[in-house]
Amino acid sequence: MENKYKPRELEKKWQKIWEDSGIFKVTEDLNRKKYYLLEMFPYPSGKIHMGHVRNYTIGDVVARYKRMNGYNVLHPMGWDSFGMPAENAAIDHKIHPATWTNENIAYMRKQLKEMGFSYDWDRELSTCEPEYYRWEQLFFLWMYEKGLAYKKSSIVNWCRDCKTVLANEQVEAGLCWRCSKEVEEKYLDQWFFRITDYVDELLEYCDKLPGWPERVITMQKNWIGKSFGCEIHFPMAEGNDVIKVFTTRQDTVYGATFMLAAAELPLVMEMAKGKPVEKEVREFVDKVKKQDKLMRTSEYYDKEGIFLDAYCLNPVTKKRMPIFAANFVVAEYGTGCVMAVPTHDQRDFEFAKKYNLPLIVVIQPPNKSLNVHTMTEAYMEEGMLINSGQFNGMENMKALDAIAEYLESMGRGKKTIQYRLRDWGISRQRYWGAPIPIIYCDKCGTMPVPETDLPVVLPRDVELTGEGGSPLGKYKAFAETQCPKCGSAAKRETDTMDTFVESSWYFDRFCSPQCAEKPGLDRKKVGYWMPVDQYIGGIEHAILHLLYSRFYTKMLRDFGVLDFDEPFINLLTQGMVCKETAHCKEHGYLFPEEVKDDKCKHCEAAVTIGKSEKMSKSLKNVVDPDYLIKQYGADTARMFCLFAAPPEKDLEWSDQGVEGSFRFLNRAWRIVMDYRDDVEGVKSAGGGETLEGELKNLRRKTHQTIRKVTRDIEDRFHFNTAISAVMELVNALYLIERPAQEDKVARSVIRETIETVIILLAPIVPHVTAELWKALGYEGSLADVPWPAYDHEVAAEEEITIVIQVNGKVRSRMVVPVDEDGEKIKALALNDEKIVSLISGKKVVREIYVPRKLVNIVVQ
RNA sequence: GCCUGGGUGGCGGAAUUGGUAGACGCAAGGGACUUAAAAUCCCUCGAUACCUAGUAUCGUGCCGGUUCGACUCCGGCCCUAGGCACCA
Repeated sequence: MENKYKPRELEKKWQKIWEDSGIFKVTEDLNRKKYYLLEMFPYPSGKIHMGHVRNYTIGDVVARYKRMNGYNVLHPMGWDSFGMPAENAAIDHKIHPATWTNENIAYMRKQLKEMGFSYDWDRELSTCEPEYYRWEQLFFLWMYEKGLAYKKSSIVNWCRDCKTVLANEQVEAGLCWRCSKEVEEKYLDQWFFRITDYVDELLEYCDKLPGWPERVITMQKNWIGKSFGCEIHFPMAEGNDVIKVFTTRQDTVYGATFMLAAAELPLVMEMAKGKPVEKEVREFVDKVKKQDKLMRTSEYYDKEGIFLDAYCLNPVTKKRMPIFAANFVVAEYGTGCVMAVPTHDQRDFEFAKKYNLPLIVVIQPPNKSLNVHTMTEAYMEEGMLINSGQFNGMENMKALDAIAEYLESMGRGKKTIQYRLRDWGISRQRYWGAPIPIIYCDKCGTMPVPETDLPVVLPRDVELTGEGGSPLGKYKAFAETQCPKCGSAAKRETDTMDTFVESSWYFDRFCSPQCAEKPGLDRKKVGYWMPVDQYIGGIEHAILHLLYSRFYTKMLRDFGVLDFDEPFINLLTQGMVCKETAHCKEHGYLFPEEVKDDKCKHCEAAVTIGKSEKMSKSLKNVVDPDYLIKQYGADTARMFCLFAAPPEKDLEWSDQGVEGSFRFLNRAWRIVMDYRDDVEGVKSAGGGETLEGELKNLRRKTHQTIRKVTRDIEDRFHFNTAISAVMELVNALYLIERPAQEDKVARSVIRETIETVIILLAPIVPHVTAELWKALGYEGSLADVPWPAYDHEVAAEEEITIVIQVNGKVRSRMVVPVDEDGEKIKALALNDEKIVSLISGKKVVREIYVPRKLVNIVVQ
């Protein structure tokens, strides 16, 4: 073996050894504790990026660490391979989505292998294969049967550029999450999953996920948006119709002086019909619908409304309330109608002032009196009810129940609960997705495809033009079929499923990836591995993917396929990988290689270095993993990703930092190779030796390092501090005087330290450590060497530094034996040379001794 | 506006339960080795002051509080990132 660290060569060598020996393949073993470690699988977009490298490195360290701790570790990888980019590539480059996808998969698989991740590649799955999505289609049929999948016409978010329907979650501030085009509205027949059937359980279990980050739980709770309130019925002034509203503020019902309806509601035009205002109302409604398109992007626009020339009655005051259509009322929330209480709701207040509507104060603040003529804003705080009939004098918060019950007793309302969460629209007018197994027959209606006819295979030779409409719809061989019941000509559903459906159960499939028996999940195997012990992925999936996966888990449980409630016990959301940007006035954002000496390579203009932002192709602040691997090797890339920041925080990329990591690996390599001959044939120190001086210190440091690294990984995944600790140990090793050849004891201590360094780094940098392990003469696989235990006694300090404070300020230090008596330490502190001069002439009021830490002398 | 995080040297970050602020790394400076350079190894490295060795004062976004003692706990404010947002 040559004495130089050559990462490329040795990494290839070890990757081949791991692949050939198949050491990362796992099977169920009831005698061992299982550990399922999962990283969010990637969309095969072309190449892996640094975000993947970071995510998968974190996961790999934990997987390898758990393995060394004796766990039977499941660590799979696969591909979320349906989705729009493949279809866009097909249109742009005339390449079939399947070809494009599979080429990407092949390249990215190669890249992941080059990173040395310990995946069981036998379990690899790709969601665009019929072997995968056929089970998804089966689940769909079951859902259809149970009413959990249903079809309804609805306004959907439509992106003109992507020509597709977007889920609410895919709309970000009114823009398409992918292409940032403004989202429009469109009516379409859509398939929905009734996630709202599980809304209470999804919310309730948020508090039963202690292993999830608090902020993810908060985001999920907000997304579900449960609010307790009251439905109130307002009879029309004429006729027998009733307007129902939802409110959380039924305590203010006596102050409701007018009614607001969302302009889009059909109700609005019905009320205005045949009246002189009809034309005006129609114009207003049309205007609001147009406004709506721009709505979420612009600043809040003015609160506007139009009187519908209709009245309803306040059920408690019996007063006539004019009804308005308004632009700021949300049609999809509650009933789309709102009782307006201008005195206690700011929006209603502004509206009332604009249209000169009556105000009645019903909540009296504790320290002032409200006057409807002088109020400048709504009073939204708590107070005492007034002008509220029998409820006068009650605290408004306490009246909520009483008023709800009163309304109920009148038959004018009832307590209800509202959610923000809506059902999950899964229809996509796209080609590259899992077909929905439904057939439409003129005679028999909507017919599920019989289970025996599954899978409904996505046909290959479909023409993709990029023109609107569904590509499958135009492909007759697919779209035209026979009714499974009556045999007459029928049409297939040509929409495909949202790709979030595939990612909602892939973690189950990894447990039995080849299972060809219905339902595609081997109960025994899934029962052994699931739930996932540790899930790792980006925060951007905090709502969508995680909520859908939780829903799917509960639903499959109720189908009898699974027997657990939640899929992911522990969740780690890693931060983004960021880097500063470089910008040239002339040429826009620049790649790092386009900048030389702070100048643009194209035009010599000075380059503006922008703040650090998430690496992205558009900002050109990316680092190519291929380049890193080629230049430094996978171990350096892994090491830097872990060392630069704790996993949950954003990682600030630094080329010099990468150099530093590379230097450390070289440094570790050199010291091991340097001592290689010295420690050959020597046994690692194992206690029993009598040591003193620097050898004793080294051995103590070694065991302290084991303790620190174990705790940092075990308790909190803080690999950065774990690496720091190993660096310190290596530094200590460098400072040791080289022992004489005949000093066997010294050599055994050094061997122990060297072995410790290698083992502790093994999960982090598996290639270089495997090579060094072999250099020490070991033949077995380092990945299966047991994680070391530290010796309490060896790790214990003999002497400790006690800080001496006067009035809380550090004034001196002293070194005492670790078990020194507290009284004696106090006495020593008072006699300390510096302390004596500081406290002379002053009165010692108090002495505080914190064992093993400090003495604080309080003087006056 | 509301809800979460976060704010510590020139930089990334340590400080695990209220007890030595700045571990480790990067950058910078110095030294050793070398014909020389690179690489490597060793040392210094928060600010200010001083007759610069040592010692003092200040210092964890800002203001106040609790405490013998606060990066850590409490109250108020500022900045910043993310999420939600006319949800009645």
